[in-house]
Amino acid sequence: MSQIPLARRSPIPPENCNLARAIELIGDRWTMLILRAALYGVRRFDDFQSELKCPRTVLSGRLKILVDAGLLTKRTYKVPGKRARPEYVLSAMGISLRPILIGLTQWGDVWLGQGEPAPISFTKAGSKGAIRAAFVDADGREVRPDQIRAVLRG
Amino acid sequence: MSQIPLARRSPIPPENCNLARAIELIGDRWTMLILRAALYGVRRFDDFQSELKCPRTVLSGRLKILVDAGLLTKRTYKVPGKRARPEYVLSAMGISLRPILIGLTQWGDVWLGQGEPAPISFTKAGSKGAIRAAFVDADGREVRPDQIRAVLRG
DNA sequence: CTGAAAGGGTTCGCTTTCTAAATCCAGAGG
DNA sequence: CCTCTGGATTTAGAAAGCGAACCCTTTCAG
Repeated sequence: MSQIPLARRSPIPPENCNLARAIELIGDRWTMLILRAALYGVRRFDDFQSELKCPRTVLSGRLKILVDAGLLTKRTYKVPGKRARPEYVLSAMGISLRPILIGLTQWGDVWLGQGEPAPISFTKAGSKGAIRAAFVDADGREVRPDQIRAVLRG
Repeated sequence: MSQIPLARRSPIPPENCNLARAIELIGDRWTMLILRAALYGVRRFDDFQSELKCPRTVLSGRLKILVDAGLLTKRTYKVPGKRARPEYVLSAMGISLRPILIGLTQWGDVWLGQGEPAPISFTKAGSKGAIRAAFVDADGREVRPDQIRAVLRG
Protein backbone atom coordinates (compact mmCIF):
# COMPACT_ATOMS: atom_id res chain seq x y z
CA MET A 1 0.00 0.00 0.00
CA SER A 2 2.56 2.48 -1.20
CA GLN A 3 1.91 5.87 0.33
CA ILE A 4 1.84 9.08 -1.65
CA PRO A 5 4.73 11.37 -0.63
CA LEU A 6 3.86 14.56 1.21
CA ALA A 7 3.44 17.69 -0.88
CA ARG A 8 2.51 21.19 0.19
CA ARG A 9 1.01 22.02 -3.21
CA SER A 10 -0.02 20.07 -6.27
CA PRO A 11 2.52 20.10 -9.10
CA ILE A 12 0.02 21.79 -11.44
CA PRO A 13 -1.89 24.89 -10.38
CA PRO A 14 -5.61 24.03 -10.42
CA GLU A 15 -6.47 26.88 -12.79
CA ASN A 16 -4.23 25.30 -15.41
CA CYS A 17 -5.15 21.67 -14.76
CA ASN A 18 -7.38 19.66 -17.04
CA LEU A 19 -8.49 17.49 -14.15
CA ALA A 20 -9.58 20.56 -12.23
CA ARG A 21 -11.38 21.80 -15.35
CA ALA A 22 -13.16 18.49 -15.72
CA ILE A 23 -14.20 18.68 -12.07
CA GLU A 24 -15.56 22.22 -12.50
CA LEU A 25 -17.62 21.01 -15.44
CA ILE A 26 -19.01 17.68 -14.31
CA GLY A 27 -18.12 17.56 -10.60
CA ASP A 28 -21.63 18.10 -9.40
CA ARG A 29 -24.19 15.72 -7.97
CA TRP A 30 -26.99 16.41 -10.44
CA THR A 31 -24.72 16.76 -13.43
CA MET A 32 -23.16 13.38 -12.76
CA LEU A 33 -26.52 11.74 -12.14
CA ILE A 34 -27.74 13.16 -15.46
CA LEU A 35 -24.71 11.68 -17.21
CA ARG A 36 -25.30 8.36 -15.47
CA ALA A 37 -28.88 8.28 -16.73
CA ALA A 38 -27.84 9.43 -20.20
CA LEU A 39 -25.32 6.60 -20.44
CA TYR A 40 -28.16 4.20 -19.63
CA GLY A 41 -30.12 5.64 -22.53
CA VAL A 42 -32.35 8.27 -20.94
CA ARG A 43 -32.88 11.23 -23.28
CA ARG A 44 -36.07 13.10 -22.41
CA PHE A 45 -36.73 15.82 -19.92
CA ASP A 46 -39.50 14.07 -18.01
CA ASP A 47 -37.61 10.79 -18.04
CA PHE A 48 -34.59 12.47 -16.47
CA GLN A 49 -36.88 14.12 -13.98
CA SER A 50 -38.63 10.98 -12.83
CA GLU A 51 -35.31 9.12 -12.76
CA LEU A 52 -33.49 11.74 -10.72
CA LYS A 53 -36.35 13.25 -8.74
CA CYS A 54 -34.62 16.60 -8.90
CA PRO A 55 -36.30 20.01 -9.21
CA ARG A 56 -37.18 20.78 -12.78
CA THR A 57 -35.38 24.11 -12.53
CA VAL A 58 -32.16 22.35 -11.61
CA LEU A 59 -32.62 19.83 -14.39
CA SER A 60 -33.20 22.40 -17.10
CA GLY A 61 -30.21 24.41 -15.87
CA ARG A 62 -27.89 21.42 -15.87
CA LEU A 63 -29.05 20.24 -19.27
CA LYS A 64 -28.27 23.69 -20.62
CA ILE A 65 -24.77 23.57 -19.16
CA LEU A 66 -24.13 20.12 -20.60
CA VAL A 67 -25.40 21.15 -24.04
CA ASP A 68 -23.27 24.31 -23.99
CA ALA A 69 -20.22 22.31 -22.96
CA GLY A 70 -20.79 19.85 -25.79
CA LEU A 71 -21.46 16.74 -23.71
CA LEU A 72 -25.09 16.55 -24.81
CA THR A 73 -26.65 17.40 -28.14
CA LYS A 74 -30.16 18.83 -28.15
CA ARG A 75 -32.18 17.60 -31.08
CA THR A 76 -35.76 17.04 -31.97
CA TYR A 77 -37.64 13.77 -31.93
CA LYS A 78 -41.15 13.05 -33.03
CA VAL A 79 -43.38 10.15 -32.11
CA PRO A 80 -45.99 9.77 -34.88
CA GLY A 81 -49.22 11.42 -33.84
CA LYS A 82 -47.46 13.46 -31.16
CA ARG A 83 -45.87 16.85 -31.43
CA ALA A 84 -42.12 17.25 -31.92
CA ARG A 85 -40.10 17.54 -28.73
CA PRO A 86 -36.46 18.00 -27.83
CA GLU A 87 -34.28 15.18 -26.60
CA TYR A 88 -30.78 15.24 -25.14
CA VAL A 89 -28.38 12.67 -26.52
CA LEU A 90 -24.77 12.12 -25.60
CA SER A 91 -22.20 13.44 -28.02
CA ALA A 92 -18.86 11.73 -28.61
CA MET A 93 -17.52 13.88 -25.80
CA GLY A 94 -20.19 12.57 -23.48
CA ILE A 95 -19.88 8.96 -24.52
CA SER A 96 -16.16 9.07 -23.90
CA LEU A 97 -16.93 9.51 -20.21
CA ARG A 98 -18.36 6.02 -20.12
CA PRO A 99 -15.17 4.23 -19.04
CA ILE A 100 -14.81 6.67 -16.18
CA LEU A 101 -18.33 6.13 -14.94
CA ILE A 102 -17.95 2.37 -15.30
CA GLY A 103 -14.76 2.64 -13.26
CA LEU A 104 -16.62 4.61 -10.64
CA THR A 105 -19.38 1.99 -10.65
CA GLN A 106 -16.87 -0.73 -9.93
CA TRP A 107 -15.23 1.38 -7.24
CA GLY A 108 -18.68 1.75 -5.68
CA ASP A 109 -19.27 -2.00 -5.96
CA VAL A 110 -16.13 -2.62 -3.94
CA TRP A 111 -16.43 0.09 -1.29
CA LEU A 112 -20.09 1.04 -1.09
CA GLY A 113 -21.78 -2.23 -2.02
CA GLN A 114 -22.79 -3.13 1.54
CA GLY A 115 -21.77 -6.73 0.98
CA GLU A 116 -24.31 -7.35 -1.74
CA PRO A 117 -23.21 -8.60 -5.15
CA ALA A 118 -22.92 -5.94 -7.83
CA PRO A 119 -26.26 -5.41 -9.59
CA ILE A 120 -24.50 -4.76 -12.89
CA SER A 121 -21.23 -6.07 -14.23
CA PHE A 122 -19.30 -5.65 -17.44
CA THR A 123 -17.86 -8.18 -19.86
CA LYS A 124 -16.21 -8.27 -23.23
CA ALA A 125 -18.64 -8.89 -26.06
CA GLY A 126 -18.78 -12.61 -26.74
CA SER A 127 -17.02 -13.76 -23.62
CA LYS A 128 -18.01 -14.28 -20.03
CA GLY A 129 -15.39 -13.07 -17.57
CA ALA A 130 -15.68 -9.68 -15.94
CA ILE A 131 -13.58 -6.79 -17.11
CA ARG A 132 -12.19 -4.01 -14.97
CA ALA A 133 -10.74 -0.53 -15.27
CA ALA A 134 -6.97 -0.49 -15.47
CA PHE A 135 -4.05 1.16 -17.19
CA VAL A 136 -2.50 -0.10 -20.37
CA ASP A 137 0.64 0.83 -22.29
CA ALA A 138 0.73 1.68 -25.97
CA ASP A 139 0.46 -2.03 -26.85
CA GLY A 140 -2.67 -2.56 -24.77
CA ARG A 141 -0.90 -4.44 -22.00
CA GLU A 142 -1.86 -3.79 -18.41
CA VAL A 143 0.30 -1.61 -16.17
CA ARG A 144 -0.09 -2.27 -12.45
CA PRO A 145 -0.97 0.72 -10.26
CA ASP A 146 2.38 0.71 -8.44
CA GLN A 147 4.17 1.02 -11.77
CA ILE A 148 2.44 4.22 -12.77
CA ARG A 149 4.68 7.29 -12.86
CA ALA A 150 3.54 10.83 -13.44
CA VAL A 151 5.69 12.94 -15.75
CA LEU A 152 5.45 16.71 -15.79
CA ARG A 153 5.94 18.50 -19.04
CA GLY A 154 8.90 20.85 -19.41
CA MET B 1 -19.94 6.13 -32.84
CA SER B 2 -22.56 3.61 -31.83
CA GLN B 3 -25.49 5.34 -30.20
CA ILE B 4 -26.92 4.28 -26.89
CA PRO B 5 -30.44 2.90 -27.30
CA LEU B 6 -33.30 4.93 -25.90
CA ALA B 7 -34.47 4.08 -22.40
CA ARG B 8 -37.18 5.68 -20.30
CA ARG B 9 -35.50 4.67 -17.03
CA SER B 10 -32.13 3.32 -16.01
CA PRO B 11 -32.03 -0.45 -15.50
CA ILE B 12 -31.06 0.01 -11.85
CA PRO B 13 -32.99 2.34 -9.56
CA PRO B 14 -30.60 5.06 -8.37
CA GLU B 15 -31.25 4.35 -4.68
CA ASN B 16 -29.89 0.84 -5.21
CA CYS B 17 -27.02 1.74 -7.54
CA ASN B 18 -23.42 1.81 -6.47
CA LEU B 19 -22.61 4.40 -9.11
CA ALA B 20 -25.30 6.66 -7.73
CA ARG B 21 -23.95 6.05 -4.23
CA ALA B 22 -20.46 6.95 -5.35
CA ILE B 23 -21.80 10.12 -6.92
CA GLU B 24 -23.63 11.08 -3.72
CA LEU B 25 -20.40 10.63 -1.81
CA ILE B 26 -17.77 12.23 -4.03
CA GLY B 27 -19.82 13.97 -6.72
CA ASP B 28 -19.13 17.43 -5.45
CA ARG B 29 -16.80 20.13 -6.69
CA TRP B 30 -14.87 20.67 -3.46
CA THR B 31 -14.81 17.01 -2.51
CA MET B 32 -13.30 16.08 -5.84
CA LEU B 33 -10.80 18.90 -5.71
CA ILE B 34 -9.75 17.73 -2.25
CA LEU B 35 -9.23 14.22 -3.58
CA ARG B 36 -7.27 15.60 -6.51
CA ALA B 37 -4.95 17.46 -4.14
CA ALA B 38 -4.69 14.46 -1.82
CA LEU B 39 -3.64 12.24 -4.72
CA TYR B 40 -0.89 14.75 -5.42
CA GLY B 41 0.29 14.43 -1.83
CA VAL B 42 -1.40 17.31 -0.02
CA ARG B 43 -2.31 16.35 3.56
CA ARG B 44 -2.65 19.40 5.77
CA PHE B 45 -5.55 21.70 6.37
CA ASP B 46 -3.83 24.92 5.41
CA ASP B 47 -2.21 23.31 2.39
CA PHE B 48 -5.58 22.19 1.12
CA GLN B 49 -6.92 25.63 1.80
CA SER B 50 -4.26 27.50 -0.12
CA GLU B 51 -4.43 24.95 -2.93
CA LEU B 52 -8.21 25.08 -3.30
CA LYS B 53 -8.95 28.63 -2.13
CA CYS B 54 -12.19 27.39 -0.66
CA PRO B 55 -13.87 28.64 2.52
CA ARG B 56 -12.41 27.03 5.60
CA THR B 57 -15.87 26.02 6.76
CA VAL B 58 -16.44 24.08 3.58
CA LEU B 59 -13.02 22.49 3.78
CA SER B 60 -13.43 21.29 7.34
CA GLY B 61 -16.91 19.96 6.53
CA ARG B 62 -15.74 18.06 3.47
CA LEU B 63 -12.73 16.63 5.27
CA LYS B 64 -15.07 15.34 7.96
CA ILE B 65 -17.29 13.68 5.37
CA LEU B 66 -14.32 12.05 3.69
CA VAL B 67 -12.91 10.81 6.99
CA ASP B 68 -16.30 9.43 8.05
CA ALA B 69 -16.69 7.70 4.71
CA GLY B 70 -13.25 6.13 5.04
CA LEU B 71 -11.56 7.80 2.08
CA LEU B 72 -9.22 9.80 4.28
CA THR B 73 -7.60 8.83 7.54
CA LYS B 74 -7.06 11.54 10.12
CA ARG B 75 -3.85 11.05 12.01
CA THR B 76 -1.38 13.17 13.89
CA TYR B 77 1.93 14.44 12.65
CA LYS B 78 4.54 16.36 14.55
CA VAL B 79 7.34 18.55 13.25
CA PRO B 80 10.02 18.79 15.97
CA GLY B 81 9.68 21.99 17.94
CA LYS B 82 6.07 22.39 16.81
CA ARG B 83 2.92 21.08 18.35
CA ALA B 84 1.24 17.95 17.07
CA ARG B 85 -1.32 18.54 14.34
CA PRO B 86 -3.73 16.42 12.33
CA GLU B 87 -3.11 15.43 8.77
CA TYR B 88 -5.45 13.79 6.29
CA VAL B 89 -3.97 10.92 4.30
CA LEU B 90 -5.65 8.78 1.71
CA SER B 91 -6.73 5.33 2.83
CA ALA B 92 -6.70 2.33 0.51
CA MET B 93 -10.27 3.30 -0.37
CA GLY B 94 -9.11 6.76 -1.36
CA ILE B 95 -6.04 5.61 -3.26
CA SER B 96 -8.16 3.23 -5.30
CA LEU B 97 -9.85 6.25 -6.84
CA ARG B 98 -6.59 7.16 -8.52
CA PRO B 99 -7.24 5.35 -11.82
CA ILE B 100 -10.56 7.13 -12.07
CA LEU B 101 -9.09 10.58 -11.51
CA ILE B 102 -6.26 9.86 -13.90
CA GLY B 103 -8.84 8.75 -16.44
CA LEU B 104 -10.71 11.99 -15.88
CA THR B 105 -7.46 13.91 -16.30
CA GLN B 106 -6.91 12.29 -19.67
CA TRP B 107 -10.51 12.97 -20.65
CA GLY B 108 -9.90 16.60 -19.75
CA ASP B 109 -6.68 16.63 -21.76
CA VAL B 110 -8.63 15.56 -24.83
CA TRP B 111 -11.75 17.68 -24.48
CA LEU B 112 -10.86 20.64 -22.30
CA GLY B 113 -7.17 21.10 -23.07
CA GLN B 114 -7.68 24.15 -25.30
CA GLY B 115 -5.18 22.80 -27.80
CA GLU B 116 -2.27 22.89 -25.41
CA PRO B 117 -0.26 19.74 -24.71
CA ALA B 118 -1.14 17.93 -21.50
CA PRO B 119 0.82 19.38 -18.57
CA ILE B 120 1.08 15.94 -16.96
CA SER B 121 1.26 12.49 -18.48
CA PHE B 122 1.68 8.98 -17.15
CA THR B 123 4.16 6.29 -18.00
CA LYS B 124 5.12 2.84 -16.83
CA ALA B 125 8.05 2.86 -14.43
CA GLY B 126 11.25 2.37 -16.40
CA SER B 127 9.80 2.99 -19.84
CA LYS B 128 8.89 6.01 -21.87
CA GLY B 129 5.61 5.64 -23.72
CA ALA B 130 2.43 7.09 -22.32
CA ILE B 131 -0.13 4.86 -20.65
CA ARG B 132 -3.87 5.40 -20.63
CA ALA B 133 -6.93 4.37 -18.70
CA ALA B 134 -8.74 1.45 -20.33
CA PHE B 135 -10.56 -1.79 -19.61
CA VAL B 136 -8.87 -5.16 -19.46
CA ASP B 137 -10.16 -8.70 -19.25
CA ALA B 138 -9.10 -11.20 -16.60
CA ASP B 139 -5.80 -11.76 -18.40
CA GLY B 140 -4.90 -8.08 -18.45
CA ARG B 141 -5.62 -7.62 -22.15
CA GLU B 142 -7.31 -4.48 -23.33
CA VAL B 143 -11.01 -4.45 -24.17
CA ARG B 144 -12.01 -1.68 -26.56
CA PRO B 145 -14.88 0.56 -25.48
CA ASP B 146 -17.23 -0.71 -28.18
CA GLN B 147 -16.71 -4.27 -26.95
CA ILE B 148 -17.93 -3.55 -23.45
CA ARG B 149 -21.26 -5.16 -22.55
CA ALA B 150 -23.26 -4.54 -19.42
CA VAL B 151 -24.80 -7.57 -17.73
CA LEU B 152 -27.59 -7.23 -15.20
CA ARG B 153 -27.69 -9.67 -12.33
CA GLY B 154 -30.66 -11.97 -12.01
C1' DC C 1 -65.54 23.32 -31.59
C1' DT C 2 -64.51 22.85 -27.11
C1' DG C 3 -61.87 20.40 -23.34
C1' DA C 4 -58.46 17.80 -21.42
C1' DA C 5 -53.87 15.52 -21.71
C1' DA C 6 -48.96 15.27 -22.30
C1' DG C 7 -44.26 16.91 -22.62
C1' DG C 8 -41.23 20.50 -21.69
C1' DG C 9 -40.40 23.88 -19.57
C1' DT C 10 -40.60 28.81 -16.36
C1' DT C 11 -42.07 31.51 -12.15
C1' DC C 12 -42.41 32.01 -7.41
C1' DG C 13 -41.33 31.87 -2.54
C1' DC C 14 -38.91 29.41 1.03
C1' DT C 15 -35.01 26.85 2.93
C1' DT C 16 -30.47 25.27 2.77
C1' DT C 17 -25.84 25.77 1.56
C1' DC C 18 -21.90 28.61 0.26
C1' DT C 19 -18.82 32.17 1.06
C1' DA C 20 -15.72 35.63 3.24
C1' DA C 21 -14.14 37.66 7.18
C1' DA C 22 -13.51 37.63 11.92
C1' DT C 23 -12.75 35.13 15.91
C1' DC C 24 -11.18 31.28 18.86
C1' DC C 25 -7.94 27.93 20.68
C1' DA C 26 -3.87 25.28 22.01
C1' DG C 27 0.86 24.71 22.42
C1' DA C 28 5.76 26.31 21.37
C1' DG C 29 9.24 29.82 21.45
C1' DG C 30 11.04 33.98 23.07
C1' DC D 1 3.37 36.22 29.68
C1' DC D 2 3.00 37.47 24.97
C1' DT D 3 2.98 36.25 20.39
C1' DC D 4 2.96 33.18 16.47
C1' DT D 5 1.05 29.39 13.86
C1' DG D 6 -1.95 25.81 12.18
C1' DG D 7 -6.46 24.17 12.62
C1' DA D 8 -10.48 25.09 13.08
C1' DT D 9 -15.70 27.46 14.48
C1' DT D 10 -18.92 31.54 14.37
C1' DT D 11 -21.54 34.88 11.96
C1' DA D 12 -24.08 37.22 8.57
C1' DG D 13 -25.12 38.10 3.78
C1' DA D 14 -25.28 35.96 -1.11
C1' DA D 15 -26.23 32.19 -3.96
C1' DA D 16 -28.22 27.95 -5.03
C1' DG D 17 -31.43 24.36 -4.12
C1' DC D 18 -36.08 23.01 -3.62
C1' DG D 19 -41.34 21.95 -4.33
C1' DA D 20 -45.43 23.56 -6.02
C1' DA D 21 -47.88 25.90 -9.19
C1' DC D 22 -48.39 27.66 -13.54
C1' DC D 23 -47.69 28.29 -18.80
C1' DC D 24 -47.48 26.88 -23.65
C1' DT D 25 -48.16 24.05 -27.59
C1' DT D 26 -49.99 20.31 -30.03
C1' DT D 27 -52.97 16.34 -30.32
C1' DC D 28 -56.76 13.55 -29.39
C1' DA D 29 -61.60 12.77 -27.60
C1' DG D 30 -66.28 14.04 -27.35
